[in-house]
Amino acid sequence: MSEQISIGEAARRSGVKVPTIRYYEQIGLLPAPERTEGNRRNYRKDEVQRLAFIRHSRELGFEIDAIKTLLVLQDDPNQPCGTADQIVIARLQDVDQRINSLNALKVELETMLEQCSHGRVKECRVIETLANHDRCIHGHH
Amino acid sequence: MSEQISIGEAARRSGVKVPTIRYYEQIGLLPAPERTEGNRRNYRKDEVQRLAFIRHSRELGFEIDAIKTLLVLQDDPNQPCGTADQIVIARLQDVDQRINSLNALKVELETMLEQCSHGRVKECRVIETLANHDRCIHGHH
DNA sequence: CCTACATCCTCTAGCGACTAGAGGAGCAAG
DNA sequence: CTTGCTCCTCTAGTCGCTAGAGGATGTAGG
Repeated sequence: MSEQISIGEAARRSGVKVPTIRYYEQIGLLPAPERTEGNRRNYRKDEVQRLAFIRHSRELGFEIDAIKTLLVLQDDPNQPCGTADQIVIARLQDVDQRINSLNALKVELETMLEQCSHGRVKECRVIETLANHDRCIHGHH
Repeated sequence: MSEQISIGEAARRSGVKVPTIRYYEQIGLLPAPERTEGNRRNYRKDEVQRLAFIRHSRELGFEIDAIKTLLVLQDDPNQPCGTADQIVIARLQDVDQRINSLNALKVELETMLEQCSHGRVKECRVIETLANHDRCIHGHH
C-alpha cells in the first residue's frame, strides 16, 4: 500500500506548519484527507505535493483566492492557461508598484537620517519631517 | 476663540479617514478631544497636526507602537533624538529587505511568464513552476 | 505492563490595522 | 417640517495565520 503520511510529516515535507495545514483544510483550500482508526489525518503524496504548491504560491505573495483558482487550473490540464497568466501578471504589477513605493520610501528615510544632527529632538529633522509632510521629498499635495 | 474642527473636517485636513480617527482614539494613539454640547468631537489644530504626523508615519510604514514612541519624543523636545534615529534605521533595514525579496520575486514571476507558451495548462510553465519549487529560480533547499 | 513524552485532535480567541454596517441622534438648508 | 448630511456608539468582519486550552492517541524505554 501507499505510505502513511501524518500531518507532522506532511508539514516537514511541504514546509507548511501543522496548524496552517489544518487552517487550509478549514477554509477549503486543501481537501480533507482520509483519517486513520485513531482519527488522525493521513495524507497521500499528491496532497503533500498540493501543499508544496500552495506554499510556493504563498511565498510568491499570491492570495488564497488566487491560489484556489490556480489549483483548479492545475486539476484540469486541458484548460487554456490564460487565466493563470493573468493572475501572474496582476501579481507582477502589484510587486512592481510595491517596489516603486518602497524605493521612494527608502530615499525619504535616508534623507531623514542624513539631515538628523544627532542632537536633541528640538532640532531633529527626523521628527520634523514626520510632522511636516509638506517639506518631505514627496512634496505638497 | 479658536476654530471648531469636526471629525469630518479633521479627516479632510489630515487625510485620515473618520472611522480610523475614532479607532486611533480608542487604542490610545490620539487623545480624546473635547466634545460639543451635542456630544461631537471637537478637535484643536494641534490635534489635527498630530493626525497628519500619524498619517505620514503610517505612510512610511511605521507600526502604531513605533509611532507612539515617536509622538512621545515629539512632545519632549529636549530628549536626545537617538531613539527616533533607531526607529528609522530599523524601518530602513526592513524596507531594504522587502525591496530585495520583492526584486527576487519579480524576477521569478517574469521568468514564469516568459516560459509560458500560452497554450494549455498541461504544458504551462506557470503552473508547473508553482508545483515544482525545485525547478524555480531559487533552486533547491 | 507502566510510564513518559511526542504528536495528534477540536475548539476558541488573538494578532494588526483597520473597515463595514446597524441603529439612532443632531443639525443646517430649503 | 422635512430632507439629507454628518455625527454618535457598538459589534463584527477582514486576511492569513498563530497561540493556547484541554484532551486523546501513539511510541519507546524500563
